[in-house]
Amino acid sequence: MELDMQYFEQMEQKIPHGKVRTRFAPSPTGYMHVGNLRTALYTWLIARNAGGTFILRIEDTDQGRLVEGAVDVIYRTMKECGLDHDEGPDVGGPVAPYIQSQRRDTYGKYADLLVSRGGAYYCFCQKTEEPENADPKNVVKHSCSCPLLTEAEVAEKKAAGLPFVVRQKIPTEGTTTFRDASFGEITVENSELDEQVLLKSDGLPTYNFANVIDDHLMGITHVVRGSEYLASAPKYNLLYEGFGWEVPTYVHCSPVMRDAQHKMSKRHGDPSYEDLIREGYLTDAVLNYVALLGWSPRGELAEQEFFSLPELAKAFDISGISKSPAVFDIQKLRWMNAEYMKKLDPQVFYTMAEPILKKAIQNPAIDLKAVAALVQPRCEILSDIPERIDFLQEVPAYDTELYVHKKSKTTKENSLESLKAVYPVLEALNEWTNEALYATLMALAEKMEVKNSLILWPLRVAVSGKASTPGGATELCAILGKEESLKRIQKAMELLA
RNA sequence: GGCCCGUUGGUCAAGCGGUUAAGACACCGCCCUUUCACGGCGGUAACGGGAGUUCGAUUCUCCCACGGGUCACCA
Repeated sequence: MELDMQYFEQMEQKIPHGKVRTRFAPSPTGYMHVGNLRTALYTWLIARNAGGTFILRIEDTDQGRLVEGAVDVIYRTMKECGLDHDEGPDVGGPVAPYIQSQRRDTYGKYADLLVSRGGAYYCFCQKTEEPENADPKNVVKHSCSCPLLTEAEVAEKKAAGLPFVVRQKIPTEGTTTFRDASFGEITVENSELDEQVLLKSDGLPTYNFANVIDDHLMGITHVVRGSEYLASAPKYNLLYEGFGWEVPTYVHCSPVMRDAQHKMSKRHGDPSYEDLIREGYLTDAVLNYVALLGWSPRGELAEQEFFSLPELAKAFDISGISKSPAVFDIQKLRWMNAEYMKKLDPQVFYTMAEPILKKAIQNPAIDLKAVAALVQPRCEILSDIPERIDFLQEVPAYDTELYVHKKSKTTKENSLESLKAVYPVLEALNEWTNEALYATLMALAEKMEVKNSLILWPLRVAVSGKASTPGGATELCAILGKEESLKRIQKAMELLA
C-alpha cells in the first residue's frame, strides 16, 4: 500500500503551536443540553483565561442521526451566550474544514497511516449484532484473525469489494496510564481495552478516532469533555502513541444530574438551554448558574456568587472543577434569575416584558411601563408575569374571605365600612397619582382614627381580587385609573353588602 | 458482571493534617412594612461505614457500602 507521506507532512505544517487551543465539538442534535452548555462554557473559559484560541467543530460522523437545522441551533446558542469562537465552520481558520463529514478523506488516510505503523488493522468481520440485547455479564471483546492477514490478502479482499473496518490494535499485555487535569493519573490494564472500530465500513470515522485525529491536526492543547469518555481515554492515549503524537491535556467533567441517580435528559423532560430561555430565564443568569454547577472559584473569590462572562474568564481555573456529579437545582436558578432581573435596567426589562404585558393587558388606559416597574422586582422568571398582573385586565372571581386579615384586623364588615368611606373621598380626588392617593387615604385614616391597614387592605383586595399583588393599594389604583378604580370599589361594596 | 471514577447539611459547595467545618439556595423564626414580596437579623441541618498512618484525621492509605460512568461500525 502506498502512503502519501507528503500529505501528512503538509497537514502537520498547518498546525498552530505555542498557544492554548480548545475546542467545543458538539454533535448536532437540535438542542443544547444544560450539560453541553456547561462543557462549552468551561472550554471557552479555559481558552479565554489563557488568552488562547477557541474553536467550534461540528461532529456529524453519524449519518444516521442527522437532524435538519441542528447546526444553526448551535451557532445561535453560542452567539446568544457570548461564547464566540475564533475558528469554526462559519468563520474558517488555518486548519479548516471544521465539519467532520467534510474531513472524510483525512481520516481514511490517517487510518492507513496507523495501520502501516502497526497501531491498527483492517477487519473484514461481520458487524456486531444488537449490542443493546447483549448480556452485560457476558460481554466479549472483539477478537478475530484479521490482524494476521498479509498485505496481499488485504489487498485482495479490498479489491473484491468486501466491506471492512479499521480497528485499533491493542497490546495484549502491560498497562496504559493517562493523566486528567482534574481526576489525576489513571492506569488500566491493556487487557481491559477493546479493539474498537476506528473507521466504519461507510468510510467515516467513529467519534473515538475522529477526535484524536482532529484534536491533533487542529493543535488542541486541552481536550474538555464529559466524564463518560474517561473510560475510553486510555485508548486515545494508545492512539496518540501509535502515531507518535503529543498527548493533550484532558479535562473530564462530571455530568449534570436531574437527581442523585439520573443525568439531565431531554427524554425525561428536563429543560435544555432553549427551554429555559423560552420559560423566561435570562441567558446571563443561566450561564452564571451553570458555571457554578461543577466549578467553584478559589481563594479570594470563593465567596463570590455573581459572575459576568468576563469575570468568569478571568477567574476560571481547571483545578476548581468538581469531580463529582452535580444536581441541577431549578429553585436556585430561579433565585439567581430573579437577582439578574432586579439588576436589569428598567428600560431593558421593559423591552423584554413588553410582549408579555401587551398580551395580558389590552386596556389602553393602563401604563405598561408602570406595570413593568411594579412587577420587575417581584417575578423570578419572565413567564411569572402574566399570573402576577392578570387582575389588571379584569378582577378575577374571588372569595370575600379575602377581606378577612388578622394582622390588619379587617373583617368583611369593617372592610365594607372602609370602602364606603373611601369611595367618596377618591371620587372627589382629582390628582390621580400614587402620592396623592397615598396622602389622601392617610389623611382619611387619621380622621377616622383607624390603622392604615384597615383602609388599605380592603382597598387592595377590592381593586385586585387577589391576596397577593405586585404593589400596594394606592399603586394599583394609580395604574388602574380613577374610573376603573371607582368601578371596582363599587362592585366590591355590592359583593360585601 | 469486569474495569474506571466519585462520596462534606435536602441542593450547589469551601476546606487541601490541628477550623467553633465557610458561604449560597431552600426551609423555619423575628423585625420592618401598604398584603405578598423586597430588605435586615437569627435559626435548624453535613464530613457514608470500618480499619490503619499520625501526637492529631473531613483532609493521607486500605477495605467495605452506596452512587455514577463504561464495556456499539452512537457521539
